[in-house]
Amino acid sequence: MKTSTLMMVAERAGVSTATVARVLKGKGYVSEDARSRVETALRETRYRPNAMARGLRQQRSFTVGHMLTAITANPFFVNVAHWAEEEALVHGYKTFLFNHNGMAERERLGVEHFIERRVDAVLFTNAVDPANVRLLQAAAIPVVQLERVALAEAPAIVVDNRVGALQAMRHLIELGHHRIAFMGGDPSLIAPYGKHVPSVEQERLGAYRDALAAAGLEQPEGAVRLGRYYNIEDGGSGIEGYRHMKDLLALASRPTAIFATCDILAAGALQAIYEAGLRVPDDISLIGFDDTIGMNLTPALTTVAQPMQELGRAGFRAALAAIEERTLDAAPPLASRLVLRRSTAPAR
Amino acid sequence: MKTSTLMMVAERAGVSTATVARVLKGKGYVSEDARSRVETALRETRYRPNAMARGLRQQRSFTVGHMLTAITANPFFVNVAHWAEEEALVHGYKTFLFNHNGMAERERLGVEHFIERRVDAVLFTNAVDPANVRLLQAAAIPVVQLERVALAEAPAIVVDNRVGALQAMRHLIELGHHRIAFMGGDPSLIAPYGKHVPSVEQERLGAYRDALAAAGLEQPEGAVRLGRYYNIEDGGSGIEGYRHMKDLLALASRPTAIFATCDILAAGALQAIYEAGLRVPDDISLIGFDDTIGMNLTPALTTVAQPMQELGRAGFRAALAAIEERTLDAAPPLASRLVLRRSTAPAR
DNA sequence: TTGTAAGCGTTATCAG
DNA sequence: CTGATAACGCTTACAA
Repeated sequence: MKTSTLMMVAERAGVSTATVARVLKGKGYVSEDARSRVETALRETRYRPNAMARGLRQQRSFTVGHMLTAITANPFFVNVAHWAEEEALVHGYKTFLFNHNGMAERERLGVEHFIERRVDAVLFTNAVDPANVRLLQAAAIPVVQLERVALAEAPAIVVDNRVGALQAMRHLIELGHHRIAFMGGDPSLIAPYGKHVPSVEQERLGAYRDALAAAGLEQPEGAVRLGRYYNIEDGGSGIEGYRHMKDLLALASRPTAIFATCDILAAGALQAIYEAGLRVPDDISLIGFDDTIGMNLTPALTTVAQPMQELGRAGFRAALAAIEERTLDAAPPLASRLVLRRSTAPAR
Repeated sequence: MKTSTLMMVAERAGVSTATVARVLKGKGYVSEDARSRVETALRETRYRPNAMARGLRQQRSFTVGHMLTAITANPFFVNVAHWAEEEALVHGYKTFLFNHNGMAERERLGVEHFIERRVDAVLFTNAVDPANVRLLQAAAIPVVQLERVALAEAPAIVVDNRVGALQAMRHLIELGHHRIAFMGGDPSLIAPYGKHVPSVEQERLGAYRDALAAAGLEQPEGAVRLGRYYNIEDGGSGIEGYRHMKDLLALASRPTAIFATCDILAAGALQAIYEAGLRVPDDISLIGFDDTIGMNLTPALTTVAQPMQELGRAGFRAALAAIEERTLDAAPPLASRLVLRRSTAPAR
């Protein structure tokens, strides 16, 4: 049985479509008699409004597109997407996900899909190419960037990576660690666009250096390892962290603590340490970033949590504001924060 | 600048909408002259077809809904969804995700969303309530169940859990393990619907028992731990596996190998083992299931991989066949297979 | 080779 | 209080 139309409901109830529409929206005058007839007709036909017809008529789809970077490689994106969707649902919207896997052409394809579907706004949890963001703006579709900004001119909800990173470093320092290594994203590699804003990578690395300096500690030679967080193609394997850690372990004077600015990096580091027959946190302390797979690692990882829920929710709300043409005052960055688990201990 | 319409393009090119439509679809006769004028008009106006209008007219949305169980708790779902989407894209479709988190009412809500959006078909990567599947059937929307079947009357693409599980067990037995424990889903708990079909849990547990029997081995007392795989609410924490493992470690004669039928369970087990000061695989061998987070655990987990890519792809293809009213011969179950990594070693 | 026009299922305006 | 009716943007007979 195909889904029925407003017209069919109207006929069955012996009224016009306008009357059915009135009871559906609960506004406008309808006699008790008509109302009840319509209501039973609605039930009997199992009427479900046709979102395409409605969208066409109202010139909005009640859908927002959400462009993601690496849904299979890093759970971070799934989480942000999940919470954005949750918030969207509350407001009667649905989200449409699209994964670009770090490829600009792919992102372009997604953007065109979004335009064709006439989404009411688009969330980018990481745009790769600012040109794609502009494409949307040219089509008069509001855009909100989450976590990272690719196009400085477009609104964004970002995270204060510095607070959490500083907490992490202070924690390590308080535990008495003097030789602390860093592994993370290479600022020059990861943020080719939007150099104007301090990038996520700059914030994290900066916090590491500043905390060290504030404590009068040296940055151990060869202890800052920069690169990518993971390869999207291999499904987020941690191999990068594994390699960094191998090198770190081979250092003349081995670090006693590591600050890895991604849980996936930390996962690889953990494997290298284990292979070397060392124990975390007994021999080496380790802190991650994001709070994604950290809780499932061995030992459970102390990590800097990103506010994924707030990112998603605030992201959608910002999009909604834009859709409704309300101006939203630029929100301050959301805080990151240290989550203590079992991968850190006093230096020996 | 709002997106332009076919009408606007037609006017600009000095032709009718029908002609524009003809060049757009590349079929029907159009003079070279008209064609080139249309093409430039198309470019100049940055025309993008309106999917809602098209859908309304054609009575199909080129969208399929994909109902997921626990996108944030278990990467399995993300992967299946990803590949289904990938296949969909190839055929000009998009997928619409919806996460029910194990709650029937939530799933119901999602189904109604799908109906309103007039998706052309729905994939269930795990339906909770067969009634919701029926709702779609009543609306004449084709349905395909992936991995698990909640409604025996609806088509499904399933996995042969037995092959992989047997491989895993044989591997352990060949390594000389005699006391092998099992932790996994409770058949009575997890498949309240569709008892007619052998459930995933029955297959896995059955393979464990059969392999033991075939090798003339005993099922060690207290060594079969049944329950849930994880709690969706805590984001897939592995705590269940942790608890199982604690108990297993307290057994009078401790198992030398564990077959955990979910990587998340295995993650928790790994933590308990580590805490006890034991090493994997030196002291205890461990095999997981799914091949999701296994590669990121320490040590990298030997696990039975589910064919997530094929599940997603074949799932979409089955849906497409149903949409196009082609009858598809019931496909045989997809195979699971053992992936060797570093968590198994000879018994000592 | 091209144009006209009738829908698809809603919403919204405007008379009655 | 209620009912016609005109869009929304596209596809597709059918005419010309």
